[in-house]
Amino acid sequence: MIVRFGFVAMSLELYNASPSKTISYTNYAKLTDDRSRLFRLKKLTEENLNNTLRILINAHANGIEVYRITSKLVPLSTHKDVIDWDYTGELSQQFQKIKQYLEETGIRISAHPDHFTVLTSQREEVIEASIRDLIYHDRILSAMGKGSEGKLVLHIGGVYKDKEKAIDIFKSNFSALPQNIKERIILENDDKSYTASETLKLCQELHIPMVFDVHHHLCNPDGLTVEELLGPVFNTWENQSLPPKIHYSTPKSQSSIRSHADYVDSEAFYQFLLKAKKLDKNFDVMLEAKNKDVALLKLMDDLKHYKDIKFIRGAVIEF
DNA sequence: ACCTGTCAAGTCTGG
DNA sequence: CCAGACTTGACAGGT
Repeated sequence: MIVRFGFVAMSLELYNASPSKTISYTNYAKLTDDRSRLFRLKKLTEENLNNTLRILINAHANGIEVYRITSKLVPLSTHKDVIDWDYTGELSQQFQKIKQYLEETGIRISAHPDHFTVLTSQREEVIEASIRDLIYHDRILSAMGKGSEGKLVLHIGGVYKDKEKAIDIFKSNFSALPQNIKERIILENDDKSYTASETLKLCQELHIPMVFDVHHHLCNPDGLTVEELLGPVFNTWENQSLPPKIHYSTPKSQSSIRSHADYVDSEAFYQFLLKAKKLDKNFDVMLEAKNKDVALLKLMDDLKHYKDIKFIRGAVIEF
């Protein structure tokens, strides 16, 4: 099986390469006129896109083929009281460059709207804001040349003391989404509320792929083993053009088990690989270590001690 | 140049 | 019913 590795949002190898430069709403509102506001938003977005390309180029140089773009590419993009500007049109050159580079290198990208996007909420304004956020992410992925293979990872959301009801609300909100957005959404088990088997059940019902987060499963177990879950999780990807995706990280410590450690424990990861090997299916691993690409490269280095792992490229292995 | 409190957004818990 | 935690990189204001 082939396993590819990726990292999230920013590179710690590169100097001054944040793709998430921003401005606070307070300071945005302090600017004197719309022209300077727009100028500022455009400037920041342009820098973020340039840095995204730098990160992609560096990832490619390291043999990394999987990457999660930041949700903060366009500052204040879905804020209600901020100018609605055509960022994909005005910065089409920058988007075009990224699109071309992704085509050239075959790097897989995805996005993970943060926890303010909640499809279980009963509050109308929360759903509206969530939809705005999904549309924003869809616009970005489309401008980067991605069709339905450019995925948006979501958690199921809140529980509000009644999981069944919350899941029903999720279903009805999900079914009302535009088709192109539905096709992008994939669901991930979280570390507190919705376990892997609960998430899997919903994914099976809605025919959407599931991302299995190994760390979250450790924090929020459901009695099922990784081996038991992995087969059915991978099956949710059956009709997809890209292989299943796994999230992996190591707990920071015994006492703060839910936080991400700086690096990934390679022995624990190897044990996970052994379990996945039984299915013998290709998949991608998104590492969520604090040290980002540096942690990814360190893991690759550590894995070289295991003689049964064959390295194809920097962060692509055969096992 | 460096340090620290604050930030658009939601939910949950505890007081 | 409200404040604070959660979590996290980056801004912004102060030193």
